[in-house]
Amino acid sequence: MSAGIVRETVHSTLQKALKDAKTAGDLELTTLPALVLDVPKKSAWGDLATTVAMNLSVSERRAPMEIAQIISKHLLPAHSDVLARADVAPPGYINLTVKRDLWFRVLAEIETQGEQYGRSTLGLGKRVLLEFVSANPTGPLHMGHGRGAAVGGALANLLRHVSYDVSTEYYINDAGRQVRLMAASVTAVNNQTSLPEDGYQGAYIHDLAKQLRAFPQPVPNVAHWACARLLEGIKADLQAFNITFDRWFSEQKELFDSGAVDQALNVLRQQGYLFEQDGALWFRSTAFGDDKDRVVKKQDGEYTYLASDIAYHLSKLKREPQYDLLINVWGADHHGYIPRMQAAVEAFGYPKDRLKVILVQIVNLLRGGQRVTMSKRAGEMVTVREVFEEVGADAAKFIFLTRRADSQLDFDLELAKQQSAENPVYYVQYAHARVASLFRVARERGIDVPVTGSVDWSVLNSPDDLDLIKPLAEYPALLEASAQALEPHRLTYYLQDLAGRLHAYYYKHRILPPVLERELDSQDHLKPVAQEADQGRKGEVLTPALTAARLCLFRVVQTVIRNGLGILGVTAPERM
RNA sequence: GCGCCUGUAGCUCAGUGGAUAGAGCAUCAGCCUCCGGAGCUGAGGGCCACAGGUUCAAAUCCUGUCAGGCGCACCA
Repeated sequence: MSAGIVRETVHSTLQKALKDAKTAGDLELTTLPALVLDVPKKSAWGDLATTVAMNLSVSERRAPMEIAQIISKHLLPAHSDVLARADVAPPGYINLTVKRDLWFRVLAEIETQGEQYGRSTLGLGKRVLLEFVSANPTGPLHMGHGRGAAVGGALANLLRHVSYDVSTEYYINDAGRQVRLMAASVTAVNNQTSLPEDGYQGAYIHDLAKQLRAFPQPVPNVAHWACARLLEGIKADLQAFNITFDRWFSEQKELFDSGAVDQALNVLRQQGYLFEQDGALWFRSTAFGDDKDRVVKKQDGEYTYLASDIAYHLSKLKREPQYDLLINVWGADHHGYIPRMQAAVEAFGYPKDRLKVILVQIVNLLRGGQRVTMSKRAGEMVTVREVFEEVGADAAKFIFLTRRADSQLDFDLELAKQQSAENPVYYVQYAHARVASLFRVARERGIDVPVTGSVDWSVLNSPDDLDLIKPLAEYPALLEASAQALEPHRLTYYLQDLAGRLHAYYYKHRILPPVLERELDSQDHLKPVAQEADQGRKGEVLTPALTAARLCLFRVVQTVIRNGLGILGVTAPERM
């Protein structure tokens, strides 16, 4: 695990203090509690705080404040190289202030680890199968699919970043009624007959009809052919979105043609969870807490969607080596399916939490605050492709990730295109580009961006410096927490905050010495003005050492922004 | 009717049982001789839907009520 160097150091320091307190007989500590470190809400309360004294109060049968005093007594003297202060605050907090040098070690660590910074061993040895998008090949991807793609893609990156072994998969519903309906709709257009009931409409159906008419060879199976065309489009869209899948799983080929559906149902039958009634075949999902039993094979002999989904999940469960966790990203309107799918997982003998479902809520498309109306019935859907073309994949992804997945999202096309601070993606990308720009200017003037080893950090002695450094130290812990909660949106919030801190610092402090006279020195570099004349804002004197340290600080901030954007699947531009 | 989700600043939303609940937008008031103003600073704004309960401690957990969304097919 890596929760970052500061947290780990403080954690082990705290652990040792508790042990010392026990050895000294000051505390009983029959059980060692989990040591949780929180970042206090106010910086005046220190850098990290623990509530362990309050948690111990019952088992120690003492007042929390008293316990906090004891712990802090053992905390300070022996470990003065880590902590500057350990304050006790009512009703029993221990507020820890970290020595400045420890913060500076974070900067060196980021530089050393580069794009590896933030990795941890949290998920080491654990295999995860992440299924997402899985849109039916009956039409182009719409906004909801786009959001699912953004969430799934970011989640895959995030989990991999903390060492989970992640496989991504797209389930292609290329069998069954919907596909037949779509094909029938295409045929109806070509035959100029009326659409089937619940048939598909929209421009793409007419496009397909036209393509079909122009197809050089006769097409024996329109459904198969149309699915393939639509799947090509879906794949192209996802490629434009830079979302990749390790496996495309075909319902038709891998479940029906292979006989896997029958096999899966046979397993259920052997376990006694299958029964016949009213001429249909049922899965006894109520045995596992579902509201009602579910039909898997209809009176007409056709399998339901659930039957293939059961078979699909059995296939996922049985893969070798086994997955420790199956994650499905579903549209929120499918939430009613969770109990029956988990019932199937249990029926197959696995714990039901082997399957976790992330529900993605709908996206309301706006333009300049006005709702863009869509009618699914008439086939008037705004496709993800249209949105990418209008606002770009970066903006789309970032905005999709600005809310919790299960919270509805307003997506404003005008805002997404806007290149201002109101658009969160530009705000964050701009922070990255701004550092890149600063380095370009530095290079022009012959000022090197130094490596951390050669920097005198002690010049970074203002609270503003720590405001920028502290979130960098929190980054690994943030990734772990986001991964554990399966919530990539936390990272977007983090990045907005970090970018904001960079912008504020940049505005407040000068990094490079200003050039007052546009003179060139002997090496054709712009000549910096004399130091004495160089008064920055707030009367700050900018020394070369300060320039060096701040450049270095900015570079590691840039690294973290780039890493974070990378996990979200968003590019980190050098200029904008 | 039953189930799931959601009620947090004017709006959109963060907030893994811990301190005086935060951000962006909007509103108002400020900030460009100099590294990208695509930016920054400040102010106002809250019975965390409501009522009980658990706990040393609740926006967070439990129960109920109210409001909104979604689902309740031998559709997917």
